[in-house]
Amino acid sequence: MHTQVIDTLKKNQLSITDSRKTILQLFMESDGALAHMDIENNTGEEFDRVTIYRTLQTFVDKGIIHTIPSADNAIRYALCKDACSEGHHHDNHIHFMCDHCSTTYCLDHVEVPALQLPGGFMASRTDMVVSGCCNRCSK
Amino acid sequence: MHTQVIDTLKKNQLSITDSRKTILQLFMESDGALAHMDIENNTGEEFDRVTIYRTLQTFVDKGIIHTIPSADNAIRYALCKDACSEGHHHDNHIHFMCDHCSTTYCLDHVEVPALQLPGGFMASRTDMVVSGCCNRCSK
DNA sequence: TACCACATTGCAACATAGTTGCAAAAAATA
DNA sequence: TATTTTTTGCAACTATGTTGCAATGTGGTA
Ligand SMILES: [Zn+2]
Ligand SMILES: [Zn+2]
Ligand SMILES: [Zn+2]
Ligand SMILES: [Zn+2]
Repeated sequence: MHTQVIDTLKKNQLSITDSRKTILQLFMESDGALAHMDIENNTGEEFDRVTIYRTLQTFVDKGIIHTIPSADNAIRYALCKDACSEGHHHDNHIHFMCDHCSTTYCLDHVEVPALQLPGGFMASRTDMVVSGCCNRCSK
Repeated sequence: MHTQVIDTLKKNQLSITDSRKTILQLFMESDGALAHMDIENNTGEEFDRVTIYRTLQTFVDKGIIHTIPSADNAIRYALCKDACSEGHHHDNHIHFMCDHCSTTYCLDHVEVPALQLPGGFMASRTDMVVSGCCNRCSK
């Protein structure tokens, strides 16, 4: 259980620290995306806010987690399941945010459709976020 | 020039105030989307921060402007060109944020593609935000 | 035009989200 | 274990957004 966490950290040439182990473990145990506040709530007083921000940024930089934009002013993060690496994310799936339970899902099997942009516009990244009612809340 | 601003406010049963006139005029003169800070910079000391927030919220509620989510923690707003009304937005176009000049465009002619969601997921809104290099910066 | 009812604004205070510099502590390395 | 390097915690700061309330402005009526 811990081995996968440590393997991932080592593979990305990150030193093994308590905060990185704990936060990465949290992501691996969670099925939805996590906001900074979710992590702060789940780890209690264990780590400083700043440490959590820096750990998340490190993970994003290394291609371990990716960000999910939102209109509610709280960036969410989720594990990269695709072959992301330092500086190169390839998370080409859509995200779903539930209006009721606020859970944010990576819909790994729903790809972001290709677009034909007007002349002169060059895409480097495409975010597609769907909101509505999730499969647990619609039951 | 002013008439269109006042017409829009009247059509939406909003009282005509300085802040509403000035801010709506700003949107009509601007080709890109505006963040709260852009408006504050453009109006100087004329209005309180809170008034700007409340004016933007009112315009969103009335279907005059729509929001554009982002990962940089600053919601942007743009005029609704489609037939939006109170409580019912139909802004079905994609948005483009330039990594260089930070301009955010409504690409009105590029529709958000329809999606097949997994069972149980029901969409109420879809946001598609593309980032990269815009037509002015790529020249 | 003057009055009144109601809506809007400004202010103060608060809440949440995120950043920076630096010294102390912990990991990696030798 | 000793040394080097990285990471952490703290304090202070910036940006973003909200709420309650008294003062002001707007729209309608006489
Ligand atoms: Zn749900
Ligand atoms: Zn994802
Ligand atoms: Zn738009
Ligand atoms: Zn540009």
